[in-house]
Amino acid sequence: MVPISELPTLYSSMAAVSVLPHFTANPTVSLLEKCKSMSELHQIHAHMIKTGLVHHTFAVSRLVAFCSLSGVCGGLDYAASVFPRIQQPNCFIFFAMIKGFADSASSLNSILLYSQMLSYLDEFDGVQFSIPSVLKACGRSRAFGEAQQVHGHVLKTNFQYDPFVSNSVVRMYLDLGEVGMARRVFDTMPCRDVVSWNSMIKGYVEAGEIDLARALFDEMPEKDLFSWNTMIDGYGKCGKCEHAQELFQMMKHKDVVSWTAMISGYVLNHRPKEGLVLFREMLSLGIQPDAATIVSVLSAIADLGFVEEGKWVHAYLSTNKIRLDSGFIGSALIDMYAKCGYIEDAYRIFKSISHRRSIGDWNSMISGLAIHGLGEEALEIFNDMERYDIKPNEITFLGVLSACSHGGLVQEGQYFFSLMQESYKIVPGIQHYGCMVDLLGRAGHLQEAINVLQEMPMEADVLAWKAILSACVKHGHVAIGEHAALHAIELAPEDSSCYVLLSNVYAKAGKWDNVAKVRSMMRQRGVRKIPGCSSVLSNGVVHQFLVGMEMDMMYRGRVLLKLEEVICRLKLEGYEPDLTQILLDVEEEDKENLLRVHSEKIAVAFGLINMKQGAPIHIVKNLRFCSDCHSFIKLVSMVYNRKIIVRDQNRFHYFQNGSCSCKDYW
DNA sequence: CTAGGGTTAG
Repeated sequence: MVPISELPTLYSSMAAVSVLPHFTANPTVSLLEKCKSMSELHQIHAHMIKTGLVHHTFAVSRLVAFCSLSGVCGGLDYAASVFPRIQQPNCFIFFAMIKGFADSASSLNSILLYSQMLSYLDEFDGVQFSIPSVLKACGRSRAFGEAQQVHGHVLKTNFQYDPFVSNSVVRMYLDLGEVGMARRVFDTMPCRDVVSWNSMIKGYVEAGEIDLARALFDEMPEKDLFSWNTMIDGYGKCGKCEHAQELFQMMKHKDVVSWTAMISGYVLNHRPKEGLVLFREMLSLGIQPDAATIVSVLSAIADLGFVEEGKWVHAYLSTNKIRLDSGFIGSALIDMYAKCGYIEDAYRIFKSISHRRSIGDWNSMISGLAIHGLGEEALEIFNDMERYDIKPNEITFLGVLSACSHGGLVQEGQYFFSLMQESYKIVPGIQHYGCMVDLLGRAGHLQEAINVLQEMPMEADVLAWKAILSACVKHGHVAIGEHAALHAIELAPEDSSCYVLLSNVYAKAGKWDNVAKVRSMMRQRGVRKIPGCSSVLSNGVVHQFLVGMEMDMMYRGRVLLKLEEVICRLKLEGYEPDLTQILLDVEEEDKENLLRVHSEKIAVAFGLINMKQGAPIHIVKNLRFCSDCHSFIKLVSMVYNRKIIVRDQNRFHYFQNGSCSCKDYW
């Protein structure tokens, strides 16, 4: 291979062949298309230098494009070293470099190169291909000033009539967090199309403005006549009628992407039910969901634990020939079954895609086992990964650490935490430290947990402090608990669970005065406890039980009657209600009676009435279990001889014969 | 050759 340093000499001696005809270039260029690694590329490059093909603009543009855009390791650096030696770079070569940099860690280079290109090229034709990348670079590197300059340039050159360019301007302002600016561009852009609408919807979703997103979604037109007219006008003025034609084709109503953006918007904003409602509406209108839609839908189902819906979607996949190894379908399906409590089905899916598993499939499986408390099994899957030489990523380790945490595998957790850094060179993020704090705290190694928290290279977040706080509840440390609560409340004054945990710490230590203080503090600040809510699936229908909910009197009467019966029977078996838990409730006094009855107890009573003997009762709860309900359900599982499976905020609990799969370790 | 939607995370 010819060293790069010799290139300039070769250039001058080969100058005569710089006008090679196109057909000569083809064999080598087609070799470039098939090129898979840098070493193959070096050979092709050497060949091009030997034959003088490097002076062929088209050929060298393919070379640069391959290096900068294929994502091959070291490719961009190589492209950057070749680029300055190209005597007459055209707009395609500039484009390849600009896009390559925009997607890299050094996206500012993209902006620099763009300005160089403008002064280098004689005309603007072809420049527009690079603008989307520059705009992306501005957004990514949070370069607001540069962003406005490029935007200004777009307006001056009339590239705003190019839909790719204008849509990228919208996207850029959204990336910069400037939703208002994005909306202004959106409202005034002459070539607004379905992509513009979809970007804007996603922008609102990311800003947490889900209702504004929905408003826009509902407004989406058949065809945007205003845009159409302005666009004809614009393109007419520059005589580009064929562009106008092309655009007309693109101007359709809501497409599958719009629906997916909206559905995923609900899921991301923790409103999975509305996501599912929209999905059903989409189906009823005869619009075909694709893999991306299904992934979001599965995520909504997983959140809700609606396994029946999940099974339906699973069946839909096979009838519509959507492959389990396409995109994130496999991991979403595994995750859905796991989060619905069907870990065996999750494993079956995982097994069935053994030939082409993506990293996400492995990660979903490991995290799935983790929330079922199957720590050993999760670690076995991780071993398989290593055996098959599959490189775990940072999310894999979150799953592994969480598996250790839920399984009480302290030493293993510490081992994997260092393995991750030493063998896999993964720099632990705040969530990894959070896992370690949780792992150590839960196991009662409170001082070590605090050490991790204090020595981590970033500021501790609410979750880390809450992990300490829950450890203090579990192991009864008032002083540390107060300290942790102080930090947690400072970081998230609106988060009721911080106050509730603190109140828990006091209650456990019998400090009722302080419990009352926490309660009044919450009242003063207007922080309301999230009401407990449990759902049970029976005969394909989801029944929700909310503390203080309005239930049909008859219905409620029947369920509450059953609950009374259960409590009586359990008391004969030695059940004593844990009164410390009741004092946690900080709702208004007049609801006190309802509050005595936690939603999971009602759900159990309902299940005992409605589910056939022998059928397990599946319950999904929105909050963490309280210890009274936990011991209550353990007893029910024995006295009534029932399998009861409860998913709380963190994990699954399998109750059978008086004990729980979490071994009281949660 | 350029723009829009997607999973796994204490």
